[in-house]
Amino acid sequence: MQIASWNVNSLKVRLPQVLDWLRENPVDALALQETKLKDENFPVEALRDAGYAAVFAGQSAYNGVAVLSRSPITAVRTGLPGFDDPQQRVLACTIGPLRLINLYVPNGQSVDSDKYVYKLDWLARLRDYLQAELAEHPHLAVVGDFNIAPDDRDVHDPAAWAGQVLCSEPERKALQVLLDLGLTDSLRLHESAGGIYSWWDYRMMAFRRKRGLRIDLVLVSAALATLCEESRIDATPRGWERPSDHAPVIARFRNLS
DNA sequence: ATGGTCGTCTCACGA
Repeated sequence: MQIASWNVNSLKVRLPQVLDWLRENPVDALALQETKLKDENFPVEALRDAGYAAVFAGQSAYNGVAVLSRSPITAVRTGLPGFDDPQQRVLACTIGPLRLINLYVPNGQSVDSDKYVYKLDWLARLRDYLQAELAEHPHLAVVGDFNIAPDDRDVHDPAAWAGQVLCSEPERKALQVLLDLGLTDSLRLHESAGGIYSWWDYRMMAFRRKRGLRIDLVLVSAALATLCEESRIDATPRGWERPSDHAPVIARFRNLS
């Protein structure tokens, strides 16, 4: 089984690229973030024609998450329990033996912003949710745009980014609290090198200059980690015409149909 | 040089 996650920064704009990418990379499931679509505008038919069922939780202009799957999707839940938030950032579902949680973690804007306070509060609530989901689902993958670079290997210029949003200690500690529940950053199961990025700012030709961050992650439970054969980032679509600022991340599991 | 570029409900804001 192969799964992927991609912050598309508007599915309306990026739908042709998603369809092109799926033709080349026919993953079993694809989690999308920043769809920026109301549910009534979600391109259900185009994706069905491409062989994918879809579940989605969207809103106008901002946020929005979706999961596409070649096999049926069940047990769908949106949002964080006990947190009545209009921002659509969380979508959990079951696909065969896999429990998948798709996240668009708040960006936080800057460490002195009230959005940063919201981000850390949101991550604390997420911890409790993931703890409950892990207790119920041994084969759990938590994927998405975490808006946190786990460590300095994941940052093109750690000195410039030190203490900044996406790299600050409180954010990294909040991510570590999630990992301490029994989750593993799947890319690090197979790769210890730095310089592997999933996001490049649109400005200053950051992609061409290889100035990126790795903030899009596939976290896996212990049982899933033993089955994980591969975890990588496909930077190709970032080089396409009119790209998303994020690249898709992919993980493959054996003995998981 | 405190900018730069995207996408959106576009002359403002979020990323």
